[in-house]
Amino acid sequence: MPSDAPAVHPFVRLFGRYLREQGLPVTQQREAVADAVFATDEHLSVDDLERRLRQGGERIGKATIYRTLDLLVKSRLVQEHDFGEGFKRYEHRLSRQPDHDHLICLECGGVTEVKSPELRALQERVARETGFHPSRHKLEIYGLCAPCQAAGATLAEEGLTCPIEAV
Amino acid sequence: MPSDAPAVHPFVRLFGRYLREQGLPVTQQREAVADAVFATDEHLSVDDLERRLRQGGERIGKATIYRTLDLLVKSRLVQEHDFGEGFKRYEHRLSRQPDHDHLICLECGGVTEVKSPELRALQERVARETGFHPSRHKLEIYGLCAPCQAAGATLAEEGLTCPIEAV
DNA sequence: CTCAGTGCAAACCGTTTGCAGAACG
DNA sequence: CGTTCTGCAAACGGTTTGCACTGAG
Repeated sequence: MPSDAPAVHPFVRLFGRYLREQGLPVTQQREAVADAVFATDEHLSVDDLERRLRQGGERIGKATIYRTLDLLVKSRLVQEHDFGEGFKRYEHRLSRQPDHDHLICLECGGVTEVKSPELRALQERVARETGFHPSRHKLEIYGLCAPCQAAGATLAEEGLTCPIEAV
Repeated sequence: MPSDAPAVHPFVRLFGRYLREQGLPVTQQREAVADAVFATDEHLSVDDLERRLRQGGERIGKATIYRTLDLLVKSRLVQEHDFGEGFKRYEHRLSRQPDHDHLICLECGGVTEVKSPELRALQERVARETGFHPSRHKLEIYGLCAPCQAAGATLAEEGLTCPIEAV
């Protein structure tokens, strides 16, 4: 209810520090957006964020949300995702396992996070074999989550009747 | 030079078979688009395709290219990619290692293909641990390719000066 | 001949940008 | 107070869609 309640999530202060380091103003809107992102562990779209901010009594334009997310991503406090839905999602990188990967259910769209320690060795092998210097990776496994399988969901098959490999 | 030269790439016939199976007409345009996709092992954008078709004397609208690519993807002869460039790329799945992954250079944008057999065990482990039923995956490793490293390229760092992990 | 496909141009939609007015420092 | 930000709305760019016309079967 307080209209000028300060951003409450402690991690918002980190963002404020980043902004000050960059000589950028720490505005009420930027703190509000950061607070909304840090308030959940979900993967939020810009529309999700706008809705939550509005519910919290904040009236912040989409442009400002986009501009603030850019800053959050640059600060490395937030990570951008594209799960092929036609828009981006954002998740903060604090208080959880860093550098996790994603299981994405093709039925319900739900996202589960997993650790994939095997990828370190894989990246080292690839670097050794190809000379490529890896910086970051993106692993997404698409399929059916356990609840959707239990509910009887299956994946449609529409390809050529003759397996391609037989060509 | 022949204006109605038949689509030449043998794999185009496979696409024709798919279309017939689905009761869809095999049109000159569909064959031309398929031929352009099968003619290279590169990862082509729709603009790339339109350009190549035009160079080959074909005058095919973008809408038809998009609609034909949908069919090619449905037939499983072609795979769609999104490397975060703001548009999609397409690559055929014939005559090359199936189910490969991608190394993407952040400097020159070049894409290299690699096999990652480790991922099979990883997916099985994840399935066992979470009950998730994997269908397909997408692994992209971003970094610097060997030539760009040799040319002295480095990756810009802009995040918080204090490592996040220290929080 | 009939029905689906094609081409054009307009619509779409997530995202970006320009600009007048409001805040930060 | 000067500089940067904000909000609005218009612009953008890849993709999709509506519709009259063409072409495959």
